[in-house]
Amino acid sequence: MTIDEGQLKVLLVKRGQDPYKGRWAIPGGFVHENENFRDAAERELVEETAIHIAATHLEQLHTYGEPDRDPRMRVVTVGYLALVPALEAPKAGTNARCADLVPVSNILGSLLPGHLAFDHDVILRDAVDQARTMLETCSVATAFVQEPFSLSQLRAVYEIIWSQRVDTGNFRRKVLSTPGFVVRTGERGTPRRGGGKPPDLYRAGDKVRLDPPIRRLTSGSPSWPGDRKPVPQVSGQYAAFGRDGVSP
Amino acid sequence: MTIDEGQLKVLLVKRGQDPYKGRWAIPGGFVHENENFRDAAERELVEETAIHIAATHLEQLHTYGEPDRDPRMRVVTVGYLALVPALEAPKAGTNARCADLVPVSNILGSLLPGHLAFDHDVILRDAVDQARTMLETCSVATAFVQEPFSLSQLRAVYEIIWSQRVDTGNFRRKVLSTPGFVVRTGERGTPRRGGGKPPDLYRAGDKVRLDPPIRRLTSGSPSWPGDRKPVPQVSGQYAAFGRDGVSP
DNA sequence: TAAATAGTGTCTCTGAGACATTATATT
DNA sequence: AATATAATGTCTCAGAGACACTATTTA
Repeated sequence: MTIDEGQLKVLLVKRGQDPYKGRWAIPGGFVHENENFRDAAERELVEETAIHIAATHLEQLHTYGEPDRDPRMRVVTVGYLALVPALEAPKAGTNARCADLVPVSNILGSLLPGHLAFDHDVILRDAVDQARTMLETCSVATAFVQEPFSLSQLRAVYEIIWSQRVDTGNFRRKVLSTPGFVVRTGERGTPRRGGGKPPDLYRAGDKVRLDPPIRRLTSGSPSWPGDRKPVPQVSGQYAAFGRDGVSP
Repeated sequence: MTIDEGQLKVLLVKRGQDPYKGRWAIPGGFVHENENFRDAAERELVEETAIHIAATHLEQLHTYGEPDRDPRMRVVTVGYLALVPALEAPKAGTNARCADLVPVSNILGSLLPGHLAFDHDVILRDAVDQARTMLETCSVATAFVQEPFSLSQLRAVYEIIWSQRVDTGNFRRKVLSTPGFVVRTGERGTPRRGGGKPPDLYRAGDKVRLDPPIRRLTSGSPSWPGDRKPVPQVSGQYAAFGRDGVSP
């Protein structure tokens, strides 16, 4: 997942073979012998996107094992979620299959299931839920922005992923009063066109537990339909090519 | 996991075969063809303990797949955590292998790893962490007590799993002010010997999110070494026999 | 200058922490 | 009566929500 053009997006691949030929799917592949899951996830991510792994938050989420989830044979998927900052010009992958960043709202927004191949709708929904919860209790939001970043950029991560407005002052107070969340660089950024005070810049601190958590409105529906302005500094079209995911 | 004799205990089986012959292990087995993970976990639980599944909270935790975790071959374990109330006299299993409830502190208390077979120390530690966190943010504590229960019993669940004192009044206020956490039956329990006011009794409500969460002292070490008095009503020796876990 | 954005301050209110107090039982 | 436990009340304080205000840039 990444934040691009003010939206939460997922990297998906378009399947080139049956089953689900032509449908979007979460990239993945088979774990090698003598390879652990995390290494496998990193390897697949590199193959698909050539993303620089060092700056990536990668985490195991959930394992999917319904017997009929792949019509060909029984396949078990261990789902991993990677949080990556929006990159300007990621290198293309080595393979011929089409991969692209797709807005999450395009897929989960419609209530009809079956947009993605296999049970990947469910997986994606779980991943988004997980990301939302993680922002509440831990300082992972920094994984979505490139360093150095302003607090407005960091706040935008919360607003986009939660689909909720977050108060400037309160957010600032919380972040800065949490030891280790961010580290001030001393630099100041350049204001956006249209004007504005140049923001203080920060780097990510340690991965820290937020206690008490940052609360979001628990209301089921987003309080804030679609009047989002684009997010500062977080922009740039993103497309990559990688090989088709072989397995669900 | 269950709470028994005022302690958090795990059901473990003693391995009858190499590798790790004679060591305690988390019960488990292979998933059948055309069986999903949850059903497999329930089946294994029944085989080991004959526990009545209906009252059981069962949840997938994490998946372990290091290539060398089983010396015989590569085996992937999808870990499930079951929270069950202490039962008075569970039926014995069908198999000859020894199974028993072991206090978690006996295993994780000592800092030396390698008490359990395979990487089960790690799995157990993850499970306990997960249980601790779940109590903070959701109303699962009710899964540990038999209905109807008093608020003191419910509070004891928190105290035992967190190894921390929890204030009577504040706990009460929080639980009762959370809609759906517990439902009052109208009955009153009998006081314990030694005297006391008969407590109001409750049943578990819906599984509800605690927002804001119940906070525990985030300090790493338990604030409260070992001066625990036994827990009210939650008692009764527990032993069961089941077949040896075939796989890690 | 107006507009836009970043940073700061302040008032209030919720809810948790830390008690004290009352109620109802056993011994 | 002494003791034990359950239930209730109360004072205080940390921290979030809401919002106003100041600072510094571009157009």
